[in-house]
Amino acid sequence: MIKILIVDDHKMFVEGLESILNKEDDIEIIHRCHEGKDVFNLELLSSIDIILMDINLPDISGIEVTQRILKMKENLKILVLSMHDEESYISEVLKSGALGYVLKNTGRKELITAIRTVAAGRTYFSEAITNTIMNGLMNNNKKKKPQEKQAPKITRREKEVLDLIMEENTNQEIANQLFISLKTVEAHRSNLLSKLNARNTAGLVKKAIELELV
Amino acid sequence: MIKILIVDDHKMFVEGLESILNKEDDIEIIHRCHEGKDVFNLELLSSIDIILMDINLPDISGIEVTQRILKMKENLKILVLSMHDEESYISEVLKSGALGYVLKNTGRKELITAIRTVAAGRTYFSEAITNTIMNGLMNNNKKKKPQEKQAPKITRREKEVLDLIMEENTNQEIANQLFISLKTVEAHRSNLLSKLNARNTAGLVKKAIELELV
DNA sequence: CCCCACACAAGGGTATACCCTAGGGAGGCG
DNA sequence: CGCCTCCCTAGGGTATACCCTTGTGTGGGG
Repeated sequence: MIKILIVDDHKMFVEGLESILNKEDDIEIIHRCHEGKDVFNLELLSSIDIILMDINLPDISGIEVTQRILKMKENLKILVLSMHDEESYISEVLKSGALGYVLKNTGRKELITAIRTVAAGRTYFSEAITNTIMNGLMNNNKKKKPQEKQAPKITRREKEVLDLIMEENTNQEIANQLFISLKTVEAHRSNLLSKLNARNTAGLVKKAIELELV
Repeated sequence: MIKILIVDDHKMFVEGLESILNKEDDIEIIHRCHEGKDVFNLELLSSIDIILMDINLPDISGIEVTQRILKMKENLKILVLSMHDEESYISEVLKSGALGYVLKNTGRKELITAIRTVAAGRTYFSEAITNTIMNGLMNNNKKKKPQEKQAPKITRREKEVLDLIMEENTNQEIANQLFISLKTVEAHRSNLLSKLNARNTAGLVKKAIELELV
């Protein structure tokens, strides 16, 4: 028997869920919560297998509730129900430790499949959700390339000096390693500052990391 | 009519594909290549809708071929066929610009669905593939949290100084903004250096970014 | 062929960062 | 209360980074 807690502030939605799930022999709804904070007050937690969790709760976000609950009871399974098919939402849910994410407009049959899958300890995501994530990944990776063009042109010698600066060497140490004068190193460093629009070493290192010049 | 180029070095596999796809009225195989470099020699590219691309080619990797081809002809659709259900592979394919990724052990029906989907300009990924990616994301995000514990304890004042250092302020400017002596700022800065095991500003900024203290 | 642009090299001078040392005040503990 | 610890504060002195300027060699274009 799969024992369920429903967390959602829309009573009508909760009642609809109940009537759907009550028809299944292997599923039992133990309790309902309408606010995030109610979840933590329950000793019921120990008698529950799965939480069906809404994200938009009146007090705390369902994502935060998920994170905090999993710290208390690690083996609890959480299936997120959400209206939002947006990458940022889904990404946060994945981080939170929930085992599944299904949209509220999915059908009865898929919901029950999702519940049984998550109850077995495996993950379940609606097809729309996986598409969103995959597309997000593809776009992210496409956007990263043009970034590199922003980087100003740096000469061979300046690159060598920059690398040694990043390794926390002083100008004198760099001079010794490159067999040039301290003053020359300072000149290269100065050129790097102006090319990267930095005022000092702090800005230099920050920009170098941002522009992936290291 | 969907016009196809197959790129794969296993002849038997290619012939199998042909016999499967020839049964479909709307699919036509125009050409086959057994090495990555052959693809670039073809003027045929202009008469093709989709490439079915193997990853493990004898000369160049299918991922690199994909990237280079898309620079030549952006609207070409590429569907990757692979034996590997590993996150690193899939992630690289997503970056390369391919529209789909299916495992070679998927059935005839699904393959044809994938081809038609990609031909229409949409993306298609096998269920096993999406599961791998989703699980990978969840694990990555779980692993990131313990990282933060490595960060040494920094006091309130030190954090303020650090932030202002990251904004390229000098010690004197920081002193003015915090209404304390130049010498005090230098002391905080010095403590930051030893707490983060840095020798100078360069190391300080680098460690601060690594440890996400900003 | 000469000139211009630019990478590389280096000096003088000043501003800034870094090291060592040290006192006052707040919070935890026997 | 007295003790310890830790944070914030600050000074003197030295090392280092930064600014401005100059000179030399090399490669591309009129």
